[in-house]
Amino acid sequence: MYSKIISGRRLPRTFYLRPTLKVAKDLIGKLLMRRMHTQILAGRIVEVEAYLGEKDPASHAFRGMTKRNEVMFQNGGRLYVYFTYGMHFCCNVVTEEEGIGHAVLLRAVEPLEGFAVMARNRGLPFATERDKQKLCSGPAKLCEAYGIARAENGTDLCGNEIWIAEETDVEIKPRVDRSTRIGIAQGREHNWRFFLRDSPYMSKGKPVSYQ
DNA sequence: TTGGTGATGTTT
DNA sequence: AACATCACCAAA
Repeated sequence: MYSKIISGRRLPRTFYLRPTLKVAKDLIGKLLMRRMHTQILAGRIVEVEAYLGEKDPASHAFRGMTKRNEVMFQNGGRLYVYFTYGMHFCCNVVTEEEGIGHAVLLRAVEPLEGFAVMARNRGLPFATERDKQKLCSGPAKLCEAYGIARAENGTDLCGNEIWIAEETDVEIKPRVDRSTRIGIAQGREHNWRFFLRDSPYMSKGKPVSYQ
């Protein structure tokens, strides 16, 4: 069981202004936080994927800046939200300096606080302990649970609405594994997916291989 | 448990 | 035409 009280320190801007693959790996185990009215939503990030802009044919920024992906080119520490498959939103953490179109897709979160609100956002009238594993186990599912949509595109993660924190009272370093990315047709040779080893809160997509 | 498919709008 | 997805159903 977890503590109901989440104590964490908000990550500073400098966390995001580093090489994207390092940021991606270091995001595993961090806390995705959102304030909704008086409620706090919190979840542990257990699965991410790095997208490396012009070096990466799978990245939205591969062909340069457009209206849709302009947030990816801002300086690190913002949220890039996009709409896909006609019905889903996915969110990314923008990394590196202004002008570099890199980002890290948040793929799965382990709910820690605000479980009832997340369940309601997912369209469940109520949710059991069992449902918890599937509540945020996918990029579109976690956006729905956190209420992240078009309006949240560009949100500064150094602000008070949505942010990422580091747990202060945990000393165990998360065991991070990596694999190829899920749901892409190009760039499949790179092991740019990072995840918390043995977490039951991950997405169900299948990677091509493990490293 | 696995695999196939439809839903649905935006981008190329 | 493809898409950084998901829920549902059928088959085994």
